[in-house]
Parts: sequence; structure tokens; C-alpha cells
Amino acid sequence: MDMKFQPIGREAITELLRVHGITPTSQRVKIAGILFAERAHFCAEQVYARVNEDDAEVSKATVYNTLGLFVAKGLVRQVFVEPGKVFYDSNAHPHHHFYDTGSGELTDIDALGVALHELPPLPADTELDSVDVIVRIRQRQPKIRPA
Amino acid sequence: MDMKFQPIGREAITELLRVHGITPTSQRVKIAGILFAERAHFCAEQVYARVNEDDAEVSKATVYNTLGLFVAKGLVRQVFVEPGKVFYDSNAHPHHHFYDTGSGELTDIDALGVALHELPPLPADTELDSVDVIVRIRQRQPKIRPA
DNA sequence: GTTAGACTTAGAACAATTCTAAGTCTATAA
DNA sequence: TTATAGACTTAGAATTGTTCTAAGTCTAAC
Repeated sequence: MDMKFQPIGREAITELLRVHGITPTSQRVKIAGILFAERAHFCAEQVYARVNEDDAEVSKATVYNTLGLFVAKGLVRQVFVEPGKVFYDSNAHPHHHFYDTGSGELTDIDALGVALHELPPLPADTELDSVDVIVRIRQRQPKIRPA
Repeated sequence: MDMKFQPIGREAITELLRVHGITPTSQRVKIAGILFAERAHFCAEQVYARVNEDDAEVSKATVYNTLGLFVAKGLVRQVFVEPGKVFYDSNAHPHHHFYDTGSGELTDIDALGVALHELPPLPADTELDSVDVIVRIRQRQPKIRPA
């Protein structure tokens, strides 16, 4: 088990939202609770499914609005690995990703384990937003002699 | 001007398709011609627009089919930077990308200029597919003192 | 010339996301 | 306590990018 990961309580989530300038409505707290409950990457559909596991309480529009707000406020980060699917990543530590092209699973790579040097100078009048490294992997095929 | 870039002629494109095991139909040659005519990154819509600049000769379905085929055959590479938009990249040299989050412009970074070391070991029974590095940049804001 | 298979097509279907317009909540002021 | 304004949420429609489907066209081999 990864000792660095700590799920956080409800009050802590409320505080986290406030700190990021987000009014903690019940829907937002619930969604944040899901995102921070475990080290995982969810897409909007999955968040929507989880948030409504019992009875439908949060609309799809709110899920999208809220995730968008969290991104804008820097609470979570989007990861693009496939067309037409965005993952939301609540891991605040600098890190990158393995993406299993077969299963669609996304897992973290600690940025400390990746040395990225010598980026060329940025184009004029631009500033760095983020550096995304996605290592695409696939299940190894049992070796079959090509025909 | 970048001396390494050479647009290629029609015969060379036909040959390129053949070498990749792609039957060179007129539509495919036309689409490949667009992709390789200049160092640029196109999304499917842009390819569709260009291929039909004069009169509509290639259907949208064929554009998508063809781009998908080119990807499957390793002729071009997909780049994901935004939800709901795939770029197709005909640059065969190892390289990464700057992505201007404001303008949506994608530009190449020669991989030789980026040292990526010490990737952690891949998960069991997986093999490397590719490593995508996307450096997100934005236009620098003129400095305004925060209120 | 036939024919089989590959290719292309228009348009329908689809999935993820965003928009819209109306309704609800909540914090503050009276 | 009630009124009110603005923020928030909602269902469902609309939009966007992409894939599917079924029919038609082309081409290469016989």
C-alpha cells in the first residue's frame, strides 16, 4: 500500500473547496468526496455514476459544471489520453501517467522518477502551463513467429 | 527555414503508402498529400476541408477511415490535447509537442532536445507503445498587480 | 466480360459534452 | 422573519466529433 495516500474527511473536503475559492455546496462536496476518496482517475460518466449510486441526486450538468469548476480552480487536473474521454485526476503531486491502451487504465508515475531535462526555450511571450507525459503501454503479446 | 523538412511528390506518396501496406487509392493519395505537404498538424475536419477545397470529392467517412488506417499502419500519429479533438501528425521523427492552450496551436519539439530519463519499470507483462510529452503553454499575461 | 473483394459514400446513429431556460437554494438586508 | 439577488442546479435539447450501416462503385484477377 502506498503510504503517501490519505483519503480525506468531509470537513477537510469542505475546507479544501473553500481554500480554492469554491463555495462548498452539497453537490460539490459530494463530487469532491468521490474524487479524493481514492487514488483513481475518473471520467465524468464514472463520477456521475458514483455520485448517484443510491438514488439520482446530482444531475449530469452539475457533474460537468463542477468538474469544470474544479479544473479552473486548480483542484483537479484533466488528462487526455483518448479522443472523446477526459480523465479527472485529483493527485496534487507532480506526476505523469501510464496509459494501458488495451484496458484504458490510467496509473500514476511519480514525477520524481522521471527526469525531464533540456526542454527547449518556450516560444516568445508564452509561459509554461504544464508538462504532461503519457507513457502508452500495451499488454505484451505472447511471441508468435510472424508468417 | 527548417532544412530538415521536405514536402514530397505524388509518386513518393504513392510509394510511401505501398511501403506501409496501404493500397494507394486516389482518395488516400490525396489525403496523404495534404498531411505530408507541410509540417503541420491537422484534425480530421481540417483534412476534410482541405481535401474538398475545390469541389467535394472525398466524403467525411473516407477521411475518417483513411486517417484511422494511416494510424493503424504507423504512417501518422495521433495527438490528443483537448477533449473532442484529435490531431494527426505526419512527422516521423521522434518528437514531442508544445500546445498553446489559448490558440489551440500545436508545434513540434525535437525529441533530441528533450532528455527523458529514468522512466520507472513498466507494469508486469506490458510493453512500451509510445511516450507522449505535451508541454502546455499559454500567452504570457502583461503583469497586472493583483487587487 | 464476370466476379469477388476492397473501397467509398450519404446519411443515420452515437457518445461525450455544452447549452438553455426555468426552477431552487442561500446569504444578506430590511 | 421575510424579501431579494445572485449563485447554483436541473432536465432535456443541442452540438460536436466520430463511427456505423447499407448500398453503390471500383479494380484486379480470372
